[in-house]
Amino acid sequence: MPELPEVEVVRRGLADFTTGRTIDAVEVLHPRPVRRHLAGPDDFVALLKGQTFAVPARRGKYLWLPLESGDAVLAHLGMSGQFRVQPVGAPDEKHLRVRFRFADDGGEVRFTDQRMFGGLSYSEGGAELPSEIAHIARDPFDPLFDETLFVSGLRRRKTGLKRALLDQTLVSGVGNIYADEALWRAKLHYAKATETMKPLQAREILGHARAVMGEALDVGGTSFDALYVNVNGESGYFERGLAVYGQEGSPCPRDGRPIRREPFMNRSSFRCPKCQPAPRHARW
DNA sequence: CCTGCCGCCTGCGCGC
DNA sequence: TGCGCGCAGGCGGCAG
Repeated sequence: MPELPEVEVVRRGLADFTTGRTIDAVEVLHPRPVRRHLAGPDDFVALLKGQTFAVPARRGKYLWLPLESGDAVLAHLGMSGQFRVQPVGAPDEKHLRVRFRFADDGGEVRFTDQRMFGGLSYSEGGAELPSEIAHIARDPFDPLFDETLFVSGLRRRKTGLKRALLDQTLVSGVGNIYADEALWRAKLHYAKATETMKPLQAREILGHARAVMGEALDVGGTSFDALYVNVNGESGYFERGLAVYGQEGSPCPRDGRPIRREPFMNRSSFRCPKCQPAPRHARW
């Protein structure tokens, strides 16, 4: 469940099921998702036994489950990670990687991940903010997000606008979908050279990114398939709100021209050829 | 310092 | 049917 709205949906779901609960046992079914815990899966398991969760937190696409001890479980969903809440005894999911059982008689929390780009780690002293993600910028929903810092940082770069939007050290939470949607709303091309961005333009694209992610969050995020669902396995409804992402050949909602898909950073970018024309100063 | 490329994984749909 | 290919909401590490 990759971008900010989808991760926030997961955070809220987890808040209902983990806050105040004490871990009885953790089971690691595949070592890869805990690879960032250098002491190994057994140590990860041992550290967590008996600990109690506080309210889950998030920055950009990272989320963490603070523990009352002051440490935290840091999580990233990668491309295909999910947290799911299940009754004890429910059949294991095919891609179940880590299971959390609790000391009460409630259900368990499961981390599943098909591709295993995501994972969990134990962050010592990370309850407030895990040091592992100190390099991640605040996201646009953070009350302490610094717009001036974003504007100056963006204009100082020598790269293309979409690359900059995807750079989690400049602004976090934006991924391929919401970058394309924000660019469309701003009528800007993904290759526009960042150093040619006017301060007002920079504020505008940020505003669009914040707005589109907010609208997506309001309807539970974007779910193209079963890989992107909330902790109860339910899909979000923002797919119908997408103007360009995944809409190759469909008419631009503004001017009716067919949306184009173009290769970009080993993935795809979607744009309207009319209202998002190639810029004079381009950086790819 | 900065920017950009590659590798990490599994599975699905497509064309041959 | 089978096989290879391209593609998928991400990021860290490293080369230049």
